[in-house]
Amino acid sequence: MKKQSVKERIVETASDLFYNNGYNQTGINQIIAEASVAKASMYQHFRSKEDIAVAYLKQRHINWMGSLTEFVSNEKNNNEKLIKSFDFLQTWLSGVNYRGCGFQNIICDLPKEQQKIKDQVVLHKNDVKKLIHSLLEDKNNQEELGNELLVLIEGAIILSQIQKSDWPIIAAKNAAIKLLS
Amino acid sequence: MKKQSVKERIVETASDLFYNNGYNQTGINQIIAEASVAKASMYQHFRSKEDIAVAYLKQRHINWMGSLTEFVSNEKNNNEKLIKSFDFLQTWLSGVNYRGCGFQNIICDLPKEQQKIKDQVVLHKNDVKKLIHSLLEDKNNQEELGNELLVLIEGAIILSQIQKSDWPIIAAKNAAIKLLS
Amino acid sequence: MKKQSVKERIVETASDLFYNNGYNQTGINQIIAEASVAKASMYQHFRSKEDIAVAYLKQRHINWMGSLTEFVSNEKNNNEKLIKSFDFLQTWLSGVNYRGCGFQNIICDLPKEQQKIKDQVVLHKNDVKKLIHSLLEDKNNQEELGNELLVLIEGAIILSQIQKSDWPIIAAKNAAIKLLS
Amino acid sequence: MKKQSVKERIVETASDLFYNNGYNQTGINQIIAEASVAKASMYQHFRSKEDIAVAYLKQRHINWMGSLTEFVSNEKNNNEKLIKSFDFLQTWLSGVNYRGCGFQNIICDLPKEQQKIKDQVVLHKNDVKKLIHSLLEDKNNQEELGNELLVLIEGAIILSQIQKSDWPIIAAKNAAIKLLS
DNA sequence: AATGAATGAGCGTTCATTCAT
DNA sequence: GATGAATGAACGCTCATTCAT
Repeated sequence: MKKQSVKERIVETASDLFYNNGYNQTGINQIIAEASVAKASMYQHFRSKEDIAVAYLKQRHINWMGSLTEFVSNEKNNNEKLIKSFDFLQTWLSGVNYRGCGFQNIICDLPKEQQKIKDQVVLHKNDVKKLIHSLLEDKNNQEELGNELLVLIEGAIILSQIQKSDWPIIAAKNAAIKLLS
Repeated sequence: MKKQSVKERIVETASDLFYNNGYNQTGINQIIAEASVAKASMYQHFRSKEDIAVAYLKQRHINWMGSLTEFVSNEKNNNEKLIKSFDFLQTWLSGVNYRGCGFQNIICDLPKEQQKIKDQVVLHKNDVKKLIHSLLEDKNNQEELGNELLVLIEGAIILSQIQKSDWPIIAAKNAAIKLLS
Repeated sequence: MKKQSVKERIVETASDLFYNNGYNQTGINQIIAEASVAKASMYQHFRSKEDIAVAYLKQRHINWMGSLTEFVSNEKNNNEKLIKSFDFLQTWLSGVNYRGCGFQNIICDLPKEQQKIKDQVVLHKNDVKKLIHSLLEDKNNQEELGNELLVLIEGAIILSQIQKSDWPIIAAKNAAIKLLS
Repeated sequence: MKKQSVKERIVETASDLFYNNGYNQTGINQIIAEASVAKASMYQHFRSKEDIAVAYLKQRHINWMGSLTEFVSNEKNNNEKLIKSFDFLQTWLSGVNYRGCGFQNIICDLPKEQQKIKDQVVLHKNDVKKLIHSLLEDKNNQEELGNELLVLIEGAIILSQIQKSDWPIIAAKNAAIKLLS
């Protein structure tokens, strides 16, 4: 049980709240209370709430990419890794009560100025794009097919969030299988 | 140019703000200022901000379904109507600077209580589902195929919003064509 | 079942709310809603909320004096009527969960201007004073003794309200018996 | 003249307003304006208006009990202390234009929820009860007599408030003398 | 490095009353 | 005689941020 730094405690607490309750629904006071950190201490580590969100998204990006990569790592070839990716979505999202994607969720209702957050979201989605495309490197319609799979992934996430069900993820997987064959 | 009622002015103003700036970013004060309505007058017509959002979503549902239906009405058969639907997305979303779906956006960061809003979102998406499925009535894999198209639609909307580009819509259309053939 | 006039409905509804929930806790909107009366109709019958309170207090005065008089009417002599008055307090207050005196309650937290309400309260208490004093007409220390009984009555009411118990009423009765003998 | 803390300024200002103008008549805005404190500063020290009232009542309890105790401290025996207590009421209440008891006044018209305030009122009255009963410790009818005196005290306070006169206090004193002899 | 106190601006909501028909 | 619509003012409270120590 390693002792966490103040900064780590803030990011961890904020991450939990931002993801599960929403960025706008989470106040600075709630974060510092749950993290047991003084307000001014928090502002010593982060210039603004937006900066905490950036740290949250950066960490989330690393974790999420790692989880996905690990989840599909046992598959023999790229095709199966791609299909297994939809199983990852199902396992992940059903485990968080279909709370959806932290990156999608945060840009849907954001103060006009906070560009740094938007940048993190695009960075994340671009890395997902790179990953999917890399798994299609031997196809001749790599670009087109990759984009289609990306749309399926994002659609599965948001629609399962709305419907609180995994049928959109199953549908996405089915479509992916057809498109990949 | 017919004179609008106060209620209409409120809904119209709020709709514009909720959609373009976000539900949490839009305050009651801004709505009444832009609609030129006294605060208490507003609360004569709506019991809460949430209720305004419900009115906004109900109107948006009608408008959106109508626009889509009209957009594809000239197509000869259902298959072409379905494919044309993705052109609708492209026309619509490029015209609003890829602001995405008002229904998706509002549930991503919502106060925990406001269930009435969530209900409207689900109602909307269920009607979209019915519409898409009805255009597949003669297929033997209607259910499965319909769900796949719905995922593509939602994915195209949210990903074009993140990327501020229409490539996800084009990809979704391509995928739809393949799945429908 | 006689049909009530609008005015009667308003006073009856307001009386219930003013007494049980408090004057400040009762809004105009609640009154008209529960009385099923339009707001402007209400203001046709009463110029202000204060005027409704005045009507409430006038009616309450009549009812309360009547109830007390009737309650003690079977007693043979004035002394016993006076002592029976404390039984009246006990029956009345235990039946309203020790909500206290509507006249006491309304002056404790009143907007500075509303003098008409204060006047009604004083009128009521003066009539109670007259009644008690009249029951002591044959005593030579009528004035002094009457005032003492009045203090006991008011104290029994307010203290039973605070303590939510009838021990103050019993104590007042005991004291009254001693003073009267 | 020691410089007061913000918290002290708030309680002092609120106490003055709550007592003299009434709890419902006193708004948060008035308190912070007269105390020259920012609204958010106030909410740093108190979670709600109710909590300010609790602080007000706690302080008032201490002050009032102290004043009474001191006022009667020169009397030789308990009997005289008890009788002198009614002189205290007269001195006190005539000095505040018969504004009555802050504890009585605040429960007469209180929002349904605010139980913490009611608790303070009962605490206060229970301590008064203990004090009066303690001054009767050598009587064999201590309990009964004490309760009677308490009713006289409360009645004197509320009736002098309604009548804006000290005759109820004098009457209460007379009755007390009789009962004690 | 760490902190509790303080802040201006804004939140969503309700008040008693008046107006136009 | 009756009404729904409209209103300015105030309500209690929370926001993200900064200051003084």
